[in-house]
Amino acid sequence: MSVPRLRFAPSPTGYLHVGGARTALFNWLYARKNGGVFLLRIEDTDKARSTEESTRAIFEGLTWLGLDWDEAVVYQGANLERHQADADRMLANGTAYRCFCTPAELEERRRDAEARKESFKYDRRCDRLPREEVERRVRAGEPHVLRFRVPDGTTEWDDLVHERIAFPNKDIEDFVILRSDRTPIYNMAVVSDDIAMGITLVMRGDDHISNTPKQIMLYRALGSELPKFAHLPMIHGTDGKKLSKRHGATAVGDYQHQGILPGAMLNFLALLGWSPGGDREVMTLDEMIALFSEDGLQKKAAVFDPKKLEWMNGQHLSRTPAAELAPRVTPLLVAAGYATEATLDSRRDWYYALLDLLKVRARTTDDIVRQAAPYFVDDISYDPDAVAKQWKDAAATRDVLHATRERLSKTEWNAAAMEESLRQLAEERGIAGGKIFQPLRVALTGLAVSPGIFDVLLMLGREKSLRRIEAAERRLTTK
RNA sequence: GGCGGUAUCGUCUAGGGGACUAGGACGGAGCCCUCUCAAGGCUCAAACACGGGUUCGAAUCCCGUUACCGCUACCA
Repeated sequence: MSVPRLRFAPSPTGYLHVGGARTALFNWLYARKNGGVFLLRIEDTDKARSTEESTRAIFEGLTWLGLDWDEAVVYQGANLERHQADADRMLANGTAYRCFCTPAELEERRRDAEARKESFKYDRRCDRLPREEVERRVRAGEPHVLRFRVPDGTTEWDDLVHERIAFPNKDIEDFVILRSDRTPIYNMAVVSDDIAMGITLVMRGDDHISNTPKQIMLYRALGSELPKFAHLPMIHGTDGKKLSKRHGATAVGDYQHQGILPGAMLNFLALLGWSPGGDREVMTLDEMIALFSEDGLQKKAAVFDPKKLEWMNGQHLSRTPAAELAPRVTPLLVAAGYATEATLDSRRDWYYALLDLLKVRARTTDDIVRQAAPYFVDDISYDPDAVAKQWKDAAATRDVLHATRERLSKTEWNAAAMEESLRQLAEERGIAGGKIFQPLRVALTGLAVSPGIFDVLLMLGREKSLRRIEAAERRLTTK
């Protein structure tokens, strides 16, 4: 068997959409799993809507996700001459013909049909024009398009996702393949390019199912071997409609900026329309490659659930070693003004330990940054709710904090010793440990939520910890 | 309207004739653990769209209905 060749072919008219990313992922997984080749083609033939910025966004999105392509990027717009040559070849071999009907005329006939409640289909009138008239009008420079002459019969194929899909050809009109300005129509350009690129498996969204019979006919008219087809289900928003801006973030870049890890995004996307079978859910990219099979592809559209994405991200965050996490979190800490790359580098062990503490209780890298503040800034800000709840009785709290500081200042700075010391204090005072730990947490972090209190003490260090408790005492005095 | 596609908990899904009292996960409710929050463990609520067949037996196969989605351009 020859090497499978697949492609992802987005049009650069926006950002990399999660649906597009999912299509790219499945193509990529199939290629990686089966020793195939994954290609990228930018479908920039619609000059009015295509932008360079969008093209860049697609590259950036795919790169961030880690979906690398194997050969030079193909720009559809650069292949105009071949598209025209292929269309002309069909004119020459009799599978296409010239049509002089103007858009205005067609529009009028369409409206008439609609008024009569009939479905409009091109009536092939130009295919019945006498040869001499066609030649005369061509010589006269009359604008015309090239239409494909749809043969009788049925066009069908065995889809890798669905089973057999069949279209009666009588329902397909003689569609345009080359406009009057000699630019190709979508289906023409796609088939010409897919043939030129040697694509053996076309895997795309199932909104293309009705394009497929047309494309199959073009392959045949051009005398080319058919690729296999796989039509993936759509991704919908929570209201069951096609995912769009109304549903919030739809660009993969949005999720990148929300602190989602590429591995989690990929894992989540993979499960939208594919299942490895059984209960398997959290997977690395390598595991997905190993498990990937077209048998697990789903036919039904899937709803994009941001909640599950966040959970998935939390799972990946917890499993990612600090050393791997650091490159993603460091820029965020720097941007937040908490540290410089150099200072983090000089305290690498401490930094990694902190990441290990924070990652398990975070769902996004942004969560990590939010929780990291107390370990970097000098003047922590006190969360009003935390203060209200844990420092209710100012005098008593001050007293407890003072005693705590006394103890800690005389205690060896390790978790076991500090815990023993503070538990002893609690016992002496006849209170629960929490009655000490909770106010202490607020004093140290300003927050009601943090890693275990002794981890916090350790991360902060003796000096900083004692200073913060003292500051808290002062604050409680003035109150 | 025509053509095509799809149909299991709210959501992602397992399931491919008997192992189904329909399993897992997210989300929800509760409990445990516990210095808080996560994580983890346990429990609960929650689904085979409907109607006909086929079969000893149907979530699973067939047909119809319904609903939803897509396409129906000199857009991609």
